[in-house]
Amino acid sequence: MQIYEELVARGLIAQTTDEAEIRELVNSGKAVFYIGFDPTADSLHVGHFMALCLMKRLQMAGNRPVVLIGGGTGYIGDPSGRTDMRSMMTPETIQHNCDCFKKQMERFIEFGEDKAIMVNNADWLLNLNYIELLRDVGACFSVNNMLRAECYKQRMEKGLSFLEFNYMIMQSYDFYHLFQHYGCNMQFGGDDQWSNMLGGTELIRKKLGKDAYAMTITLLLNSEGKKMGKTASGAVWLDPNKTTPFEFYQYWRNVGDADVLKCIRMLTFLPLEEIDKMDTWEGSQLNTAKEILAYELTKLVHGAEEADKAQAQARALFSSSVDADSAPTVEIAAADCADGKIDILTMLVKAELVASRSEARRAVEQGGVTVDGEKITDIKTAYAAADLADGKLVKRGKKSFKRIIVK
RNA sequence: GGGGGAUUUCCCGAGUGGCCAAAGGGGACAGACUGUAAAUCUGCUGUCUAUCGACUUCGGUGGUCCGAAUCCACCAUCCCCCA
Repeated sequence: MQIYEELVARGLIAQTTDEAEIRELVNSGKAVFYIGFDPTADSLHVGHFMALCLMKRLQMAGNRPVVLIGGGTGYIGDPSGRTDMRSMMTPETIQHNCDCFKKQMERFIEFGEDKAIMVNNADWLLNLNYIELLRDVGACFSVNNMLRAECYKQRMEKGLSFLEFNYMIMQSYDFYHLFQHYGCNMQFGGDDQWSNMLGGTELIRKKLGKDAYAMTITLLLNSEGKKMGKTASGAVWLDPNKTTPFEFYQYWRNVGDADVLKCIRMLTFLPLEEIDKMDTWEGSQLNTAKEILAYELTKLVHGAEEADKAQAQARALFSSSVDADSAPTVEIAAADCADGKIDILTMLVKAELVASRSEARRAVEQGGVTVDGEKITDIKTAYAAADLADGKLVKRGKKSFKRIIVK
C-alpha cells in the first residue's frame, strides 16, 4: 500500500485540491510540502501532533517537509474557527513560543540537509512594504470572495478586525514565497485552514501561472462533534511540564468507546492490518484498545520509558491493589502539623487534590476520599505525623491521588 | 464624527434599591450503576468557620443612600445604526 492510500485508509485526508495530482506527487516522493504552526502558546498540543505525524509519514515515504513557524503571522492571529479576537502577543512572547516549538518538533521530525527544513515567516513577512504588498498581492484578492470564505462567516456576526482579515493574505503569501524559494508545491493543514490554503494556490496561479496543491487533514472530532485534545482546563499539551505523561496517558485511556478506533487509526503508527483486527472488538474489550492507544501515543510523545511508567501507574491505581509507589509524592513539613497531627482537609489542600478547604470538605462529605484504600467519612479525621512518615496514598475521586509524606 | 445598546459567579443567562453569594441551563467535581467508557439517577459548585455567622464578588474608579449587581458621574472594552 502506498502512502497516499494509507493516509486515506487512516481517515486523515479531509479535502484536496486535485486528488490525482497529489496522489502521484506524494506516492513518488516528489512533494515538498509545508505545514504552518502559529506560535500561540509555549507548547505544541495534540492538534499539532497530528500534523507532525502526517509530516513524519510523508517524510518516511521520501517527501520533503517544510515546517513553517508563524513568527510573522503570529503578530496577526488566525480568525478561522475563533469566535473572538485573540489577544495580541508581544514580540518577546512570540519569539519565546517559536523557540519552544522548535525544540519540541526536533523530537519528531528529522531536520537537516536533504531532510526536513524549518523556516520562520517572520523572515519575510516583517520586512514587507505595505504599498508594494498591496500592489503586488492585494490586487490578486477579491474581497467579495474572501468574505464568502467559511473561516470568516461566523466572525461576520461578532465582528472581524481588518488585522485579522489580513491573515488569509499573509498565509497565501507564505505559500507563494515558499513556492518560489524552496520549490514547495504543496500545503497541508487543519481542515479549518482550507480557505486560507486555497488563497495560496490561487495566488501562485495568478502570479506565476503555476499549479500548487493543498490538502487538509481531518479534524480530530469525538463522536459528539467536539474537537479532541481539549480538557476543561485547556489543551492537552505535549510539554511534560504542562501536561504530565500520566495525565496525557489518562486522557487517551478515557476517550469514548466510539472514538478509540478512529484515534488509533489516525494517530498511531500501528499497521493497518492490526487495527482492522481491533475493529471487531466491542464492549469492555475496548478497554484494551484504549490502553493500546494511550500507550502508543504516550510512547510517541514522551518516550517508551515514560509510557511504561504511566501505564504501570494507571494499572496499579485502577486495579484493586492500591499500592502505587510510583504515585506523585507530596511532602509536608512536620512544622505544618499542629500538635503533631494533621487533619484530612489540610492534607487534601496541601496535596493540591482540591482547590480549597470547602472543596475538601465537600469531597469528604460526599464519600470521595480514601486514605490507603479506606474511605474517610468524617471531616475531622486526623493523622499523627508519625503515621505519615512512610506516606499514605490519598485518593480524591477515582482519578486523582497523591502520596503524602510528612517529614 | 453622531446616536443607541451591552459588560453578572467556569460558560450561557436571569436579576432594575433591602427577601442576592445572586434564578435557570450547561460544564466541572463527587456518589450510585459500570468497563478508568457512554447513558441515567443523586448530590454539589465564592472563601473562611461550619452552628449562628463573617468576608470577598456582578467591567474599572469615585459618589448618592441606613443599605447598591441594581441609582449618579467619569473611564475602559465590545456590539449595532447613521456618516
